[in-house]
Amino acid sequence: MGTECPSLPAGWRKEEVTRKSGLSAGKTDVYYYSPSGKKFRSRPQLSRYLGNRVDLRCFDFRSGKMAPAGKHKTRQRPHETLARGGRGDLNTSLPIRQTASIFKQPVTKVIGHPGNKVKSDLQREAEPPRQLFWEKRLKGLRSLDVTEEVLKCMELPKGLQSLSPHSVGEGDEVLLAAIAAALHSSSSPVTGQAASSGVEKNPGVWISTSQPPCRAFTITQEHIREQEEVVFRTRRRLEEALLADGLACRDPHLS
DNA sequence: GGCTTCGGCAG
DNA sequence: CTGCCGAAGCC
Repeated sequence: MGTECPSLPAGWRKEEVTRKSGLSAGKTDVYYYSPSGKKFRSRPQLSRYLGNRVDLRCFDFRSGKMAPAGKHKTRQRPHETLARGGRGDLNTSLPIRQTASIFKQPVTKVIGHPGNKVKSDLQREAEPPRQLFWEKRLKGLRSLDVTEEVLKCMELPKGLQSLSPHSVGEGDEVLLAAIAAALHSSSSPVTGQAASSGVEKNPGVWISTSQPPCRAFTITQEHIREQEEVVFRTRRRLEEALLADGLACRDPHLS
């Protein structure tokens, strides 16, 4: 059934079926199958399922290929689609705008209001503006292993207090993702929201979008020691796994 | 019930 | 015309 589709993640297959009878005889229908076998028969359906994980903006459903980089408008930058700070071999880019994809949503552009100050030269701003609590969009993202099993989530140190409007528990999940995103996408220190900013009283008004939505925190020697321990244990587990597969020699970092 | 296949509508 | 999706028809 179907052939491997190179424009999609490994394991995705594409199938073309030609109609044999009826008024529409001769028409071909295109289907895709996920690695786990789920069938997809339209681009919106595929897009809903892949969500932010794959950028389908240039994907042509019928041919199964990424559309040739358009002449003028729909060009994507040749490089630096990844967020800053990411390593080249890891996809650490943040989720794409939902509205930029096939989701048609109107946008109102306000040119100017009398009395408002206009930010100078938006083109040269280091970072584009961010939506308040944009990190909520990271909710529910999970890492999967090759069998699509959900991997155990990391845990945040105790004492980090989320300031985003969430039920307890859910806020921690978003905060972890927000901090991970901040570490990957920004080269400036991650400090949380400044204590004096007023964010405690009214996060919706005072929160800074350039810092994850949590109270300011201090990192103690004990935190550092605990984290070193986590890294050490993880390295050891990786080493054991690689040795079991005969893929590595002993790591000199591990005594 | 699930899956395949075609009709038909909206853009 | 094409993409999408409801639903008839088949197993």
